[in-house]
Parts: sequence; structure tokens; C-alpha cells
Amino acid sequence: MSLLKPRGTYHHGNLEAALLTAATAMVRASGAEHLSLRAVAAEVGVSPSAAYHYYPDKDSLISGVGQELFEKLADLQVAALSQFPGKSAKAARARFRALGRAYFDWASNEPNLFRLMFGGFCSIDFAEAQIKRTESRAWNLLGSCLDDLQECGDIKKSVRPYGEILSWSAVHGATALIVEGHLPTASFESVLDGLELSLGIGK
Amino acid sequence: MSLLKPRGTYHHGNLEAALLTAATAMVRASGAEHLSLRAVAAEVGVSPSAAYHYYPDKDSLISGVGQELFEKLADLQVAALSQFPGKSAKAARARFRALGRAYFDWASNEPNLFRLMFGGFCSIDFAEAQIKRTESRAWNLLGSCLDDLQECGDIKKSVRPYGEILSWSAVHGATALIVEGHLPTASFESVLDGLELSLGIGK
DNA sequence: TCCATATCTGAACGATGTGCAGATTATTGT
DNA sequence: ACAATAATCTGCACATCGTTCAGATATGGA
Repeated sequence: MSLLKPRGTYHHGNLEAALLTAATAMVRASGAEHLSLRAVAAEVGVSPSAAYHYYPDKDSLISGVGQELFEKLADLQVAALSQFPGKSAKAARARFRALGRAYFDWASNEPNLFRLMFGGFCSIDFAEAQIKRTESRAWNLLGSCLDDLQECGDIKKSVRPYGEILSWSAVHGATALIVEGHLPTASFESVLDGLELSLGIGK
Repeated sequence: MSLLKPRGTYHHGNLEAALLTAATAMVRASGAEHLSLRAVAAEVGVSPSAAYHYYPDKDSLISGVGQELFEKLADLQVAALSQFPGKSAKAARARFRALGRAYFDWASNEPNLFRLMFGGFCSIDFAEAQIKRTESRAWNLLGSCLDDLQECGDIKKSVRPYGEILSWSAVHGATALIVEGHLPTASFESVLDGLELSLGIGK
């Protein structure tokens, strides 16, 4: 189903999804703060008011975009994990790094989408439940990755309880700071190195 | 010098500073995304166009606010450090935690200001140099705090080179995630605990 | 086929960021 | 002290934005 409504027709047929994808593309290109409802509607070939049948206001549309993005990011992390299968300590360690790198690479390649997700644009009321569910999926991915490391005796036992929160915070923090230009890009690898070293991963 | 221009006068006398403080107050109350140049001008008792004598556009005003905030945050961290003077390992450790907590407390109490600082609102062009200088001041505070710990033999030697980047990333990441509602408030203490444990601080 | 319902349009309103011509005040040089 | 120049500020205008609402158009079930 095409995004643009054919000329001369009255019903679009796929408006809700079309609005979402158009909005995502425009945020991707110019940032959530510059998104215009009217521009999204025009892009799809529809009058501005038409959007209000599917989203009560502009913020809801943005939250809808965010919801999709959280799922996409979780999928990316699953894909990253699947690149290093196996029970060996080496594989588990590679998975740990791949998880962090997938997060960072996504954010680096799509800074505007990353900002939309974590910059307070997603109204909690609208999308909270779904986003929370997706986030706990990602959280569990990290958890089982750390479990694997623990099983190989490849993580310091005393710090294991802090594994998720520390890794998550450090990776997200470094990513956010780099994306916003507060830290140089290269420092992300240092964060991964430092994390492994301090958690006792990889000897 | 008062913020509001007296009735009947033509020149304000302190417009640039008044605009900044009014803008800061309004961002604090309702978030940078809802700041209106016209509202700021009205608050100060001046026509909207008057602001353009001091800031080329609205984004520059916001960046100006951000610039002040970075300095304020650095000052807060200095104040936090001064609460625990002395060369003892205990004091050094307290300083480390105080530094992180000051960062987090500030963000928790002023989520809208925190978002303005780190949410991509500050145009780099306008305020980059000044902000960078302020940030390196804060960075050095953390650095000398870690040096103190090292001097007491109270930090694992191998992880010392990663001390700044790891602590900074973890504290900022946890703070950002909590402020945006992605993690519960209580998890910040876990991050500090986990950081100390994994860095080998405090035995 | 006809009617209820879903979907979309068009025009309108108030608010916003911003530019520009000109009014008002401050400052400077003599 | 006074005139000329510069600094500040106002008023108005314009395009754009989010949003509302009455009504037009299409769809699907009876």
C-alpha cells in the first residue's frame, strides 16, 4: 500500500500507518523538534485535519513513532546477539560488546531518532506500557548475556548484581553524551573496555 | 535591577540579562519545548522584537540559558566536593559519591533544565566553546577526586585510566534514564554502589 | 438500494517566530 | 550646551503552525 494517496481519490486506505512512516522519515531527517503535522499530512497527500482521526494531537503521533523505534532498537540488539552464538566465554564476551555497540551504532547513525526516544518527546501517557514492555525485553537480553558470562566464571561474582544497571547506564550515558557532542566518538570504546575491566569480564 | 521594565519608560536597562533569567524561569516551569519568545518578552515588559537585539533567534536565547546552567552545575559540584575535605580515604570516597549525587539531585529537582542542557536544545555553534570549558572544569573535578582515591590506594590501579569516562557515563546515563522515566529513582544508588564496587573503591 | 458509519476536506482561529520601518532615548564630539 | 550619531525599543506585517468543526464523500451492512 503506497504512502501517498492517489490523486482524485478521497479515502487513503492506510492513513494511520502512512502517517507513522512519513513522520518517522521526517524526524529522522530533521529532528522531532521540527516536525510539522501539516508537513506530514502533505507528504501523505491528505489534509491536516485527517490526522486527527488517528492521533488526538501531534504529541501522540510522535509518541507513536517512539513506540516503533523502541521495538526496532530491541530487534537490533537481538540481531547483534545472534552474531555470536555459542556457550564459550569468548562468545559470551563478544555478545556483551555487541549489545553495547549495537546501541551506540544505532544512536550514532540515527541521532534524531535516538533523541526522539530518550529526549522526553514520547508522552508517557500514550505509549508507556508498550515501551516499558519493549525495554524489559532488551533488559532481559542484557541479563541473560551476563548470566552466560557468569556461567563461564567470566565475571566478578560480587559485581554481578550490578551488571545490568551499570552496563545499561554506562552505555546509554556514553551514547547520549557522544551523540550530543559532549564527548568524542572514540570514547565509546573506552567505556566498553572500562566496563569489561571493572566488571572482571574476560579475565 | 528589576526584571520588568517600568511602565512609561522606553529603555529597559538590563534587557539581555532579564531575558535570560525570565527564559530560565519559564523553561524551568514548563520545559524548553514550550518556551515562547513572545511570552519571555511579555514577562519582561518588552515587545517581542526587542529580544532580537541581543539574540539572533530563539535558539540562541535557549543556548544562552544552557550556558548558564552548565556553569551552575559545575558550581554545584564544587560545593558538593567542599563538604568532605581532607586527605583520608574516607573523605575521598565521600567526595566521589557526593559528586555523582550532586549531578543526580540537580537533574531530579530540575528535570526541565537538565533536559535543556542535554537534550539537544543548546545549539553547538552558539555556546560550544564556553560549555566545553565549563565541562572540562567538571571533568577535572572528577579527575582529581579519583587521583585522591588512587593516592590512598583506594581504587584498583588497572581501572584508574577509565575512572573518569566510566563514572561520567554511568552517572549521566542513570540520571538521564531516571529523569525520563525509564528507570526507577532508587536505581541511582545502585549505580553508585556498583561503580564503587567495580572500580575497587572503598576496599 | 438506502442508511449509518467511517473517513476526509475546507475554512477558520489564535498563537508563534521573525523581519523591517520608524520612533524614542542614550552617548559622543565639539 | 547642543547637535549628530548610535543604541534600543515599538508596531505592524507575514508566513506557518496546531487544532477545531461543520460538512462533503466514500464504504459496508440491512
